[in-house]
Amino acid sequence: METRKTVSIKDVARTANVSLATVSRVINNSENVKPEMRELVQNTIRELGYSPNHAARSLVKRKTNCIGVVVNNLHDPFFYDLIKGFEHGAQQTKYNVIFCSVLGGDADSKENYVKYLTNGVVDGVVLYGSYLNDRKVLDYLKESNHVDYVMIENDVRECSCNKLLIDNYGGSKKAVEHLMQRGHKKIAHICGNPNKKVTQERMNGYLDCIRDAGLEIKEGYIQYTSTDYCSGYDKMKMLISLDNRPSAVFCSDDAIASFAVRAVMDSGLRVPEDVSIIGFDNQRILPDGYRGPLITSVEQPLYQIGQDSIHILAEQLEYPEEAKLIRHVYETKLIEKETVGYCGGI
Amino acid sequence: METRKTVSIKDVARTANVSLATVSRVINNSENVKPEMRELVQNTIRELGYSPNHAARSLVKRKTNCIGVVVNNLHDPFFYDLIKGFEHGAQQTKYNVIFCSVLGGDADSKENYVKYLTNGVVDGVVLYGSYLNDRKVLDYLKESNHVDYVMIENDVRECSCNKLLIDNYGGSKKAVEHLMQRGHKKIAHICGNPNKKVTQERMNGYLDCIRDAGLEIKEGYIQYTSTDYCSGYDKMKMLISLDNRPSAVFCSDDAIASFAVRAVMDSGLRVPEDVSIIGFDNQRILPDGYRGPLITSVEQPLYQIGQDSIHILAEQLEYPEEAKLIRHVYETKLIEKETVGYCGGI
DNA sequence: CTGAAAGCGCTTACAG
DNA sequence: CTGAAAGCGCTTACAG
Repeated sequence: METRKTVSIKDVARTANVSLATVSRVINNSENVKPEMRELVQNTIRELGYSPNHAARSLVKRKTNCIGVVVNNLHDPFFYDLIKGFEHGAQQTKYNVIFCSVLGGDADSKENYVKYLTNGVVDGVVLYGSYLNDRKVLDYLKESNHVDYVMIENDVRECSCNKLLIDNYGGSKKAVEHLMQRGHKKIAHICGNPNKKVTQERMNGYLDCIRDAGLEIKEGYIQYTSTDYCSGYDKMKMLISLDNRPSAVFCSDDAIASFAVRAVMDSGLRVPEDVSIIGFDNQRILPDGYRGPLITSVEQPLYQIGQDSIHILAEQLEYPEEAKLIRHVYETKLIEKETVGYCGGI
Repeated sequence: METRKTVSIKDVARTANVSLATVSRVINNSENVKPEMRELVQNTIRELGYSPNHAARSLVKRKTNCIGVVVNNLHDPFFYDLIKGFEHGAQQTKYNVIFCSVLGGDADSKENYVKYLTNGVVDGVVLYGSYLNDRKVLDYLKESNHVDYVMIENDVRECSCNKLLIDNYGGSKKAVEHLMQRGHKKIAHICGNPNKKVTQERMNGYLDCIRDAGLEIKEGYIQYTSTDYCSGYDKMKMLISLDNRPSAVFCSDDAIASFAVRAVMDSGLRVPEDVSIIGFDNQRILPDGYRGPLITSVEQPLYQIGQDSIHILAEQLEYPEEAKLIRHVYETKLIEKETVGYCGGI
């Protein structure tokens, strides 16, 4: 490759025969510059193809005008609405938004990205996810008071920061109540990654709802998936093979639910006639192998949350004096589709 | 919010009663530091909760150890495999990878992000996309020789940079030939966004293939979708309503194809018995409303391309002397699924 | 092995 | 309106 040589503000100043300060002023649209000066400088900037160095500028201004977003597994179609929210939020502010993705639930990698971002590359970060082993990251963030951040889905008490939360507990109650209203009494649960707080919350909603109704959770009615969504398939097969087969299954998320539906269909049973299934997320994008009915689900306003998170950060960065920590719990909404039917059985 | 105060290398040096240079040396794992010094410094770093400022460091080292990825509409499920490739590629190098998303085909926004990235925030950038109006961005990139980059899907001749290309022309020939092998003679085409090079290439493959076979492209057989995938639905309806209805349709991508299949089914016709449909991308994630058969498609190795792009950049940044510009055209592969049948008609 | 000093590319009081 | 100078937080020859 050719030799690297960047043109700096010095080159512009020398060529235009003005001081560094003057060049800086025209770059920053400062008022106090004589028109002819301004034009002269602008011309040489153009000639030389100069662009200001972002790192240098943010070093002295202590401001990067950027916001960083850190998530696990950016490729996951789950993020469709959330990313859209971030994108539109970004478009509506002057902040550049950059995304970092951490594979799996790798806490070290997450910490690495957060440290990187928070030390001179962004002014604020939004952190999505509720992996329980992200604790180290949060401890770090707690200490570093020079950066604003908002946490989505994570409600660590000791952390005083902006929190956007989702009423997973209530949402999962809505799901189970919906099943009960349709006459279901034998309701099982396939839950997600046990290392996430959401999983616990949704589980708790299920448990409490069942107990409050005086129903029984039969042997084998609670199935844990491993980290892979696909294992929802096997877990559903387990449930089907039970002597006391459930008439309805609440799945911790729609990815799991979609595999559960497949398992039912592959077993020669029908959804919802033989088994009702309800999910969580109202994820409207699924693997193309899915041929089942549309999944009844609990929706969380991810687009809104993504957009809000950027707006909140932008606002607080702009007006730090007026900034108040925000803690908001978003409500969920049951979306009836095609996978829940009335219980014909006992 | 509290007052912001970052702890800098100076604070560490003062507290530990050593020079800046020494602190710098232990941060950078330089060998020439006495063990007791090193420990002393490491302790005070821990006590003070110090992390080096990335902007300052990269300013002096002229190296950021980061790679930036710029795409349009990161939320699009199309990117599933590509993002996975980027993520795994990143994991395999020491480079941090950050993603920037440009909404729609907004060239200004893309230029903004590219300028931002290339001026002190990353060492290299990978640019995905073939929007024709990205020209300005490419012109800019051409001038700035202080950054390595790889372009995916864009083959601007004047641009001497790494190029990872896909044989869209050949792939689309494969698609149309497959249809002809199944006896189809009345083959229509629904093409994508006309502002992308891929659209042109796939169109050309279609045209040449049809002509080489001595077939005729009937009135109305070529339909342009607007920027929205959904318009594939309406365009397919158009094709169905034609007096001389085509027996097969080649769609520029699977997103369009999925809407085309829906249109056929909603018209009371069957896929592939009445109309065969073939797509491009082998996108395995679709909107949940899709109930049709699995879409026969032309696959491009997006995961591989994503991973390769990061590797190539990392390699060139590491060993600039040995760096040679890479230009690679990836082959496509026909994936037979369920939407192409034998032509029963004339 | 350690430190003083120069410098990376900018911005911003301060003086004129 | 313009410029000289200090400084943002680091690293790295250079001297010792």
